[in-house]
Amino acid sequence: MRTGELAEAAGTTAKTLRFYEEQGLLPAAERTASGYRDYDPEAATRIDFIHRGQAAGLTLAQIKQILDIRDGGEIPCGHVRDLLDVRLKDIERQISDLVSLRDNVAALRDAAAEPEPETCNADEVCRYL
Amino acid sequence: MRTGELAEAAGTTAKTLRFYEEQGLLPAAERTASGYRDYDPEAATRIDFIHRGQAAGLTLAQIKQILDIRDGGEIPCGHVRDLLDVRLKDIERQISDLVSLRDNVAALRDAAAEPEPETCNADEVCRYL
DNA sequence: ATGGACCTTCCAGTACGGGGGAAGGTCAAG
DNA sequence: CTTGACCTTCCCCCGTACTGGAAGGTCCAT
Repeated sequence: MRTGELAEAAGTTAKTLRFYEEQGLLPAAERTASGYRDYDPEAATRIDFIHRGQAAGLTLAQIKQILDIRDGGEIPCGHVRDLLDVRLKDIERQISDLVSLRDNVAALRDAAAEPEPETCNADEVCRYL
Repeated sequence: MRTGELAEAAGTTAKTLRFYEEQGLLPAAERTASGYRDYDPEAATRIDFIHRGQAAGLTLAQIKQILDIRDGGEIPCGHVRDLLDVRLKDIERQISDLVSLRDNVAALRDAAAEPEPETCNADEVCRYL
């Protein structure tokens, strides 16, 4: 199947498929005599996997690591577990950072909710921030 | 004062100050006869304001909006409140997205904690993701 | 007068995951 | 035979907030 067909089947764009190939996430497809890429329809499952990885917040580089292990004939379970572990800790750090930020921003917004502009001086630009 | 001095006083770099000027966050400084920027030491409070805005998660573009209002002679309280309001909703959305993501990733990692590689088929790359 | 620390401008690159659009080739239908 | 939809490669662009470095000018102390 051609690039556009596979893209539609896998819920992405032809442009993105060429990008994935360039990045080593997809193997170089067969070519027709005229130079068109000719994909095995099975490639769609690989793209699905990429999408699942992205949904888990993995970067394309991390997804490629898993794919490379699998392509090397090994089973990537251990590496997947490690990546998920690291990703989980990272997400938790992001959450706690955002919760602190939310509290700070909420306090600022509450202070700014009933502004007293006359108490502001131009020097500090805005005393509510 | 010169760029480097102001940068040190305000806890940033000379390079960043030039960048801020280029982006319209700092007014173009006076120049000495030889072309060096010659800042009013008061500029440091403006940089402090930029830092406070960043600490609240505002983008430089948003901070510039506030600065522009203040520079136009108006009092930016209302706009600041609106920006903080939008920012707060955005942070809350990010937090809830991340919490969902954390739950998903945690479930995946738990499933991958005791892998059964033999139940994997190469087609789906990794059944734990 | 010379060295080093500072300043200037301009161009380029970082990470991330693509998107836009040009210039040209190909395929199938009418 | 032409039209329109698709494909190819190519290179540049998006946003975000800077950072690095080259080439050259300046300031101050020795």
